[in-house]
Amino acid sequence: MLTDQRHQLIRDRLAAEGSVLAGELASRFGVSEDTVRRDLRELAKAGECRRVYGGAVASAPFAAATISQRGGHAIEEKARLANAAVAVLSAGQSLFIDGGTTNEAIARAIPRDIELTVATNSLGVASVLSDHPLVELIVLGGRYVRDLGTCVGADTLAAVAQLGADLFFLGSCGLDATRGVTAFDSSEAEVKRAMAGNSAGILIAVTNDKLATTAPYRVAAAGSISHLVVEKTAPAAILADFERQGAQIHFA
Amino acid sequence: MLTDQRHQLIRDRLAAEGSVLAGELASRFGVSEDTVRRDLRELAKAGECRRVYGGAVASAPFAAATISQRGGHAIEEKARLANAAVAVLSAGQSLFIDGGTTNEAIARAIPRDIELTVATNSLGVASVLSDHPLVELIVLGGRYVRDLGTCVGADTLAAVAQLGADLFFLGSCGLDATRGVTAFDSSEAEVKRAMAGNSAGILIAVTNDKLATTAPYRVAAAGSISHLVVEKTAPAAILADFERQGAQIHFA
DNA sequence: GCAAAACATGCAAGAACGTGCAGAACAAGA
DNA sequence: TCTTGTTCTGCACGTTCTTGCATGTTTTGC
Repeated sequence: MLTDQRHQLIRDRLAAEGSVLAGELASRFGVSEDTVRRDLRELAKAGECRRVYGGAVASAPFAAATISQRGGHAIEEKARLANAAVAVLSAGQSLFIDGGTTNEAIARAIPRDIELTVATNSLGVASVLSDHPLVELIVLGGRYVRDLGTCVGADTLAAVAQLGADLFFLGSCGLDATRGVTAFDSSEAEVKRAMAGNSAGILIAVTNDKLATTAPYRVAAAGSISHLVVEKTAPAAILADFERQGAQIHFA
Repeated sequence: MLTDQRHQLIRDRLAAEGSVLAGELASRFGVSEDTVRRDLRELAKAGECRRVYGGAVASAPFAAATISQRGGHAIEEKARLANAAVAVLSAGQSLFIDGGTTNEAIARAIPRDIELTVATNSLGVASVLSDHPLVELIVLGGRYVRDLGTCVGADTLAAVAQLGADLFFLGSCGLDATRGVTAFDSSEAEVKRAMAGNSAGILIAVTNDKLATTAPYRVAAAGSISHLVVEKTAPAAILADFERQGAQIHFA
């Protein structure tokens, strides 16, 4: 049996059942467990599964499933948020848009007949806007981080530094009325800070589960948020805190 | 038995079973394993299968089938070119890849188990490589040009200037043995020139209709091409001109 | 805390591989 | 018919890859 065939069979089994056992595969293929372990190690290195004690579990499909479930459930809500968010746009504005699924939804919600200048470090947002005929698109390059779907690093910061925007669509992070906007990744936070610093206003669109959460890295003070787009069911008390600090609240 | 007959039988077997074993084919055809290995090597070079230890597995047809639904008729030929082009890659190399549908096909043909560093100004190439787990992806940002599908301009040039690559996959342009590589757009040519200047080698993959054509803006001399990937039916006279100037010819 | 299972690593044998070379088969031309 | 050149093929050689085993380490279950 070819090594490649073993790999493919393992892939199939992972896709079908979500997990495999090293010992079982060894007896099924008629090879030693060491060989199976080597196979699993290679597949794991290629990102096609995650190695666990005793075997391996599917990574990409499983992750995709959870994302699509999460996205699938909230996707309608995110589309509503996105429509409310793009309502604040006016023709001729320039925007920063960074990463996150909410921002991709916003990019999709941007009408095709509005003239805008958009700078983004998100491949997803760039792809969506790449065929909007009236959008002048500026891609903020740099080191691409798979988990974030965005570019970060010195090159990205340098590109941001040369630009200014009327509005910054700040995506997917922690949001708290006292700690302000926070992010989970240091490099990501750097870029967001740079964008925030070069923008006249900041817009954040969040689902309820993001309200009143925090992450390690500070991005911007709560007082610098100019537009906050939330679900209709968002807790009024929390919104009042943001409103008191100058944010304009928009209900989706 | 004729060589061509063997090739056809191997093709049939690949199509029917998805994989073949070198030893088994040798005894079936009554030839030495060396001869079978030679056959498989040629078929792999032509993109009709993928060589693995112990034999070969079918490669292109399935992927090409889904792609060709979306694209035109040249898609299949481009996939063959792409498979031949990625054959020159070795692990650990760093690449520049610019725009064009051929380069997107090449990006798709890059195997998922090879470690590479890739810098590209093409949104399409970046999207394809964004989920290759072992590819370190650097996005070369700048002003996005819809017609080209790439970023160009001062920002892009500055980003290219900070990088170097072992190989530059130069896409979609005019190609002539005396005028060298030429492009249709001034800004595009600038970026290509910068990439060419910072690369140790240049690879160009072209369909026959691009051979012996020219465009207004010069990109690189014919002598700077290190690898030229062409269709099997490419005119030998033209290829000889390039070969005389140092290019290594690869047939898809 | 202990034993068993699972694991990673190094190693050696064997299989598969690529390359260079020489002979055989074949076609083209004198 | 003979010569010449080309292509195909098999063999020899050194190299690379895979695999199973031995060894020592880590994890798990009790």
